[in-house]
Parts: sequence; C-alpha cells; structure tokens
Amino acid sequence: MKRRPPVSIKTVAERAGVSPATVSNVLNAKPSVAPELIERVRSVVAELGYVTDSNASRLRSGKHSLAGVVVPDLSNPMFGTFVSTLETLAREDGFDLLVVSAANDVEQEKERLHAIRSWRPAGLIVIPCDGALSQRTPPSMHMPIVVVDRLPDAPDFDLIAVNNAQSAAAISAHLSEQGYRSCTVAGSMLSISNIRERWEGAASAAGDMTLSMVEVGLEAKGIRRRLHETLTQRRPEALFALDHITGLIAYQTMTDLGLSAPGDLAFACFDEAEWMRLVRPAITTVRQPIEEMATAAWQQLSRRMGGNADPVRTLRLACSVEVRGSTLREGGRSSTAA
Amino acid sequence: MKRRPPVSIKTVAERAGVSPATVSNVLNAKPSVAPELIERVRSVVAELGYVTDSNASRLRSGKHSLAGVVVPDLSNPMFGTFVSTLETLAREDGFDLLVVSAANDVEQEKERLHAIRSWRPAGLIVIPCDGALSQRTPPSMHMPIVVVDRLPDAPDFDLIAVNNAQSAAAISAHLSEQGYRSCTVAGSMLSISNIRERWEGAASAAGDMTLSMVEVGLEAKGIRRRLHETLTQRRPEALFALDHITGLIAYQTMTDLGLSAPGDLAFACFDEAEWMRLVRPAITTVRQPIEEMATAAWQQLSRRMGGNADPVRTLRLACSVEVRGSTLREGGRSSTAA
DNA sequence: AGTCTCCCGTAAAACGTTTTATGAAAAGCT
DNA sequence: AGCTTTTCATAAAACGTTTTACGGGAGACT
Repeated sequence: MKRRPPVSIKTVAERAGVSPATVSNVLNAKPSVAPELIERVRSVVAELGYVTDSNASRLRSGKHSLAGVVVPDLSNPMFGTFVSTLETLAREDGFDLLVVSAANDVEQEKERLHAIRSWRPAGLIVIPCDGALSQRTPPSMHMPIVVVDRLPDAPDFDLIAVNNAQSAAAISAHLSEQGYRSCTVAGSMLSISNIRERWEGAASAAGDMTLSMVEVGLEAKGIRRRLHETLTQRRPEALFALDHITGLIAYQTMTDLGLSAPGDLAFACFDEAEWMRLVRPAITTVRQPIEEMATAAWQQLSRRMGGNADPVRTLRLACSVEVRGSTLREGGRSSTAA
Repeated sequence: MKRRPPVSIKTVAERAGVSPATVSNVLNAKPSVAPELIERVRSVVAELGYVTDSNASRLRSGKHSLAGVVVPDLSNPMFGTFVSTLETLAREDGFDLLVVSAANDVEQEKERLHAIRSWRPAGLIVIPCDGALSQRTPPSMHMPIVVVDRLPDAPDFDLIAVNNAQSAAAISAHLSEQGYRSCTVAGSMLSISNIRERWEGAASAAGDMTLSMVEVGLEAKGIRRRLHETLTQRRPEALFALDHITGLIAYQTMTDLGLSAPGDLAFACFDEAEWMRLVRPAITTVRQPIEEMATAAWQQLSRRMGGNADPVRTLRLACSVEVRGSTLREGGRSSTAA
C-alpha cells in the first residue's frame, strides 16, 4: 500500500482555496459561510477522504467524545454483552468507548485505571475486580466514574448494581422449600463485594438448610480443584454457584464426577447463560439484567459528563429467578407449605 | 467530588520551579537532566497526580500508542476472547486498544471504520461483518490493517484466518463415515466469506451424503424461524451449524422440538463453546484457535506499525475437530473402512 | 455621494505536549 | 589566565485543530 502523507485540515484548505478556519467552520456547521465555499470544501473533503483528528479537536475545543470502560475480563460473556450495550448507547450520544480489561487482577486494574487517564476520557464506567476503587482512583482523578456490579469501598461513586442479597436469598429459600438439608455456596472471593452480598443473602434465607461457603478463587484450575474437593469429600445435597465462571466450572466438575442434577446434586447458579437452558435438566438461575445495567450506567455517566452535580446515587436493579429442573425434586414443592 | 482545574505539564513545571521542557525531559527519561531536578520533578508529579495527555503527546511527537480493533459483535464470546487476548499483547507493547463493534451490520461497520480513523490509531485489526472491506476503507485510509477470520474482498490486506474448508470437510467426512445419508448445513450467509468456505469444504467431502445449505441470516428470530422450518418440514439425518450463534440457536431449536442427538438428529457445530462439552451427549465441534489468531494478528500488525512493507501475507491456522457423542452412531465407526 | 452597519473570511492565538536550537555556565586543556 | 568544549536548561516552534478578534467589502440608509 503506497504511503502518502496524511491529509490535514491545511491540505484541505489549500486545495479548496480557503483558510483552515473556513474548513473548520464548514465541518462544524458554523453560521455565515458562503454556500459556494461550503460546497467547495465539502467536495475537497470527500475527494481527499479527510477525517478530523478528534484528539487535536478536543485539545483546542475542550469538547470530549471519548468515554472509558474498565471491566475485569472481556472473555466473560456477561462483560461482553455489557460493553456491547454500552457502545450502542454511547454512539447514540456521539461518544466512542475506550475499553480496557484488567485480566481479573487488581494490580492490572490499578495500572489500567492509570493508563486510561492519559487518553483524557470524559468519564469512566468501571466494573471493578473487587471494589477497592478508592485506592486506585487518586484525588487527582477528576473525571466522573460510575461503578457497576461490585460495590466500591468508598461512598464517592455512583453505583449501578443488582439486588444480590435478595436474589440469592430467593434461591436459598427455594432450595430449602424443596427439602434440601445441606447446600454448599461457591463463589470466587468474599472480598468481592457482590459475592459477599450474595453469600449473605443466601445465608439469611436458608431456613433449616445447612449452608457452607467455599471461596474458589478466580483462576480456573484452582476453581476446578476446590470444587472437586468440595464434591468428593462430603458432598452436599445442593450446590449454589455465585457467579458465571464458578457456575460453568461447577457444572463441568459435577458432570465429570458423574453426578446428575437434581438427584445426585441439586445445582443453581447466580448468572444466566444460554447453555444453562440447554442442558438437561435445565439449570435454576438468577438472571441479571445486563442490558438494563448498561443502560442505567450510561445514563448516569451522561448526566455526570453533562455537569450534573447531584449527590452520588445508587441504583439496584432486580434480577429474575428462573426455577428449572436442576433443583426441582419430584413432589418437592407440594410437600412444603407455601 | 470537588472539581479542581486539571493538572497540566505547566502546573508541574511551575510547582517544580523548572520549565515544561524540563518536565517533559524527565518524564521521557531524556539524558542531561541534573539529578536534583529529576527528583524534584518526580516528587511534584506524584504529589499532583499528573498524567501526561497521550493525545497531545502524539500530536507533537508523532509517536503512536493506540491501535484500533473492529469486531462484528462483542456479545459473541468468540470475539470477547479474541479482544481480551489482543489487549494483553497490545499492553505488552505499550499500546492501548480502541475497541468498536458493528452490531453485525455492514452500514454500522462502515460508520465505525470511518469514526475510528478520527482517533488516529496506528493500525487496525478488523474482523469484518462480511468481508467487503475495500468499500469501507477508502484510499485515504493509510493505516495498516490486519483482517481476521473473514476474507476481505481485495488482496490488499494481511489476513489471519483458519482452515475453514478443510475443517468443515473433516466434519462432513465424519458424518458420512458414520452413515448419515442426508445433512443440512446451516450458516448465516454465504456472502460472509468464512461461511462460504465452510460450506464449500463441507460440500467437497460429503461422499454419498446428500448435503443442502440453508442460509439462516444474522438476526436471532430469523435464525430460529428458518431452523424451525428446516427441522420440521423434511428433517435431515444430520445438522451442521457453521458458526457459533447458529449452533446455539440450532441446538435450542432441536431441544425445543424434542429431538435428541444423535438418534433423532446428529448435530455438529463449527465453533467450540464450553457448554457444548456440558450437554449430553456432548457436541461434535470444530474448535477454532482464537488465542493463536489474536496472537498472529497482533504480531503482524506490530510489524506493519513498525514500518514493515513486505508483501501482504495470509496465515491460515489449523482448527481441531472434536468428535463427541452428538454425531456418533452406535457401531457407526466400525461399519466403515478406514 | 457619504456614512454606518452587517456579513463573511481569515490571521493569529490557544489547547498540552515534545522537539529543536540556543545560550550560559562549568569543566578541561594549554 | 585564557580559550575551547561540553553540559544542561529552556525559549520558542510545531503538531492539528478550534476559537476569537479584526478587517474588508457589500449593502442599506440618508
């Protein structure tokens, strides 16, 4: 591909026989440019394929059109859907998104938050790895930040989350209603705020069911090993996974061990993925409203970027609980009083 | 959060009692700065939390640290994994990624490719919606572009793809070996080059098996409807889905119709997802080497961004075929000569 | 015909950095 | 002591835009 010097506003101006200021006025639809000049400039822009340098434009005008998104891991489909929805909304408002991920590592998250500042985004939407954001967002970080999904460790941030405790409680109550006497709750780490909320919610509604918590970590091999231990040492009657990746590996582990749901082991997961409907029996899940979370997050960030200085705001969205075959005992429902 | 005027290199210079040029020299580790000044500048940078404006830096220095990635849809886990891997590699080379997606729409892809240019990325990695890239990358678009997964419609681009035809042929041959006499091959659209290659590959190795192609489109409802029609009108003995989303919806449709694999309908898919191993029987798949594709794409783009002007290059990576229960007939293998 | 007002195009400055050229001071050499 | 060379700090320019202030010309009014 033959390399040609890049086209700048000066090139366009020279070719059109006007000044760079006139080209800028045309491109930015400023009033009081003669129709003849408008036509001439537009024609040259099309001919040369000129595209304004958004960085230079922001430098001079101060007007932003970039926002940043920081997520723990783009391989997780939940985050992929989240970012995809955000992008659609951002584009409608004339923004592009700079998307970075932290590989589920708090040190990388710190580095990513630092690095993203250098692009001067107008604001940030952050799904933190664990929530210790105030350590990673120094006082000099002035841009508005909306936190999603995990609770930040300081009250300075707008937060969009789901009703973790209540939804996990619903699962716990359901399992208890079905007559299960013991349940292991598996989650990555209790230091991750939404995992802790879910555990606490589950614990609050266990009724007569004995609940225990196992922290399986974030690394697939470790998750697999701890779940394998859990299911082979003293197997509970039910297993409740508190996040998507834990749920996926939990299901793999129980199928590898030849355990079928719900007879050998009832299984529920706090996150919905398509495959959970496909396996037989289908899996009881808590479905998080990912697109609503993305919508609420973008709307709140838009307000902040627009100058809104209201007190910080927390929005909790409701999940839905999908009861499916993986937790239903034969006659289980009818044997318990409503 | 109290808004304070942003800190610039001038603020740092004033506070440190040096010139902006000295601050720049310190931050960029230029030789011949007195140790005392280095220490003073660093201390002020830390105190004020100053972060260089990468846009202004690139404007003056001409040195890039942003690359662009365009994918059809981030909700598709394959693209999520791809971008995640790219990001890790880019970061190792000191680059950030501007990630945009086209919502599987060629008009949006055109708009996205145009918009991403305004950020002046040093290069682009593009998974096109259908491959008609030369229409969406005008001659004025000089940055290096590496195309991934789908064939571009012009020979100007580096390409990283998989051996679609050969891998699909392997599935087709396997189905024929198993004794299936008819197979429907379902893919989004033949105008998408990798779908076309896969169909052609499957067709080339069908042997005695009757093959037919159904183009199901990209929109979930339409995919579901066409697959439903296909499976209820004149049901084939086998179904081979050519991409992930088609495979997911195909499996949903057959389970909704009460069809079990492989007895009622053998099922194979050209893409691997975790759930395909979890369902019973597990699904026969072609596993694409997503991380290797990302690695090869980044390496090639790095070379191009570094000034390499070798002729354009195509790299085809090999997929692996995972034969599982969804296509294995009882005694099917032993009845066919190797 | 002269004066005043309005329109329109643009020169120059500014944004935040980096680079380059320059000058002053210090160090080295004779 | 004087001259030459080297070091180091910085003034000014430059990157690609947008904004602002200014000047010239045209039109309107008397």
